[in-house]
Amino acid sequence: MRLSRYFMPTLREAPADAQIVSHQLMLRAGLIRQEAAGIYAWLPLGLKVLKKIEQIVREEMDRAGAIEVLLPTLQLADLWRESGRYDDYGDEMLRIKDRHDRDLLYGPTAEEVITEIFRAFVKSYKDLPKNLYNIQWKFRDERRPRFGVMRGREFLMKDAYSFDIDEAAARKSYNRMFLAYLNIYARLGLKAIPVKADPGPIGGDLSHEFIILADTGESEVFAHGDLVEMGAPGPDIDWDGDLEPLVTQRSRLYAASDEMHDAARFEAEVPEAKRMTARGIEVGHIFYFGEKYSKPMKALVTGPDGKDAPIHGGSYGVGVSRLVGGIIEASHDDAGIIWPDAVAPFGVAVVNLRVGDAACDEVSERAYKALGEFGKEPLYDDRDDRPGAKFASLDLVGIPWQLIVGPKGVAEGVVEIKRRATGERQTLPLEAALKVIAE
RNA sequence: CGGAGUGUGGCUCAGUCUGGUAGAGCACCGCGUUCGGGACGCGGGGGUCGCAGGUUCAAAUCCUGCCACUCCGACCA
Repeated sequence: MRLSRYFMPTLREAPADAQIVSHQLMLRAGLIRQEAAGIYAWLPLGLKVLKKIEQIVREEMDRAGAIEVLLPTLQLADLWRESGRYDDYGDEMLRIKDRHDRDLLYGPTAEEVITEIFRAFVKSYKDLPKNLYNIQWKFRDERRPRFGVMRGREFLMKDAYSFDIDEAAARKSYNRMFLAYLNIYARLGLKAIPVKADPGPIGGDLSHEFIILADTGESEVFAHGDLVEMGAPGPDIDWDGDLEPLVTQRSRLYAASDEMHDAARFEAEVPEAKRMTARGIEVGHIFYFGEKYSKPMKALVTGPDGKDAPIHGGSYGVGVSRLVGGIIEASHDDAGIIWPDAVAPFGVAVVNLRVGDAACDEVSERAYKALGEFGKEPLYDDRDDRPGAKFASLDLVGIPWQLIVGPKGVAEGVVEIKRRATGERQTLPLEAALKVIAE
């Protein structure tokens, strides 16, 4: 992409409305534009990042055996009356009437819809287990939206729903999601901690929140240090095998967010040297809810004994749009965003310091073309602007590499490459520089 | 929803107390000089001062109502 033809409206100063660093940087780097409280337009750069995160989430869901569907944003109120949640949900649910005066709502989540679909088609235990997921915009009319996309009213969420014959089978589905989530965050370049969450009225221990570490995060986490070092299990585990050891290896270690924290237990269970206190952001939540929806909505399957029974369900959410802010909170410096390679909107910026100079233009064009062929998604800064302005805006938007073409270097047959994350620079002949960036 | 605050060119803000010709910096347009970390000079364009009433000879400024947005609290991917 040629920057002169692109749409990347950066701001030198942060709008006064933005309080936290990710929100400020998202506005300054031209990722989003606020249209109303908690409602944002996604501009080209922001959309690219959002799509990349979405794709990583999708790939890891697929790998773990989940199947993608696309559910509507608008849902029928009658479905929610069946589950009993229509009246419970309160003012957070955006209620709408259509021209026939029918009650609709903009979905804040999709347990009812997915249960309705499931019960329409699945009748036998032989068709279980199933896990269906959906990456779709949700709306929750928060009393107080804030922090940019971290707590918007409209947000993109991946929500998966598992269906199993009994609790033991549901636990296996839960384990798959537990591990898939760790893989997602690892691929996004994040350190994530699964913490036990309030299981709610269902009880049991099958509810975890996933918190990514960021110094500016809003919640405090207390955890066993090994939990972070252990990291994600990786993609090559046997997804159909027994995942329980991998899960318990992690879930038995102490981890709690501030509201669930028990200082006495923390000190008793975790040796002093391993006690970790950090700040973080909740970016995922998984839980098992048994027959909560299948019973009232009559999502029944016939078991091996010939009797019908409600399926055991679980649901698994990832805040996709929130992750954009979360990644920035975890990865930025004074100059701007530092995108992990996996989600960067462009892989490399070709910085032509002297647009109009025949030699600089020629080398820049060559680099741009080659990097495109390597699949590095180059952004060619061909703006007729001063070097300082180019560096500042490219640092701000966080492109992982800069390949800098200046008149002095070109005269000597070299270019410079700079790594955004470390500031590390190398001066090399073009071919060698391309090789480094192409890895 | 309770409490606090803010609305003035695209952005950051001054001007409001004490009513009297709407301002600055950045951004934008033109010309020129510049050109390795957000340049400089000269010239220029752009604002129903959130909206609606009211007071007044005169309202960004005072009064009333409304709206929007932000922050603090209780809830949440």
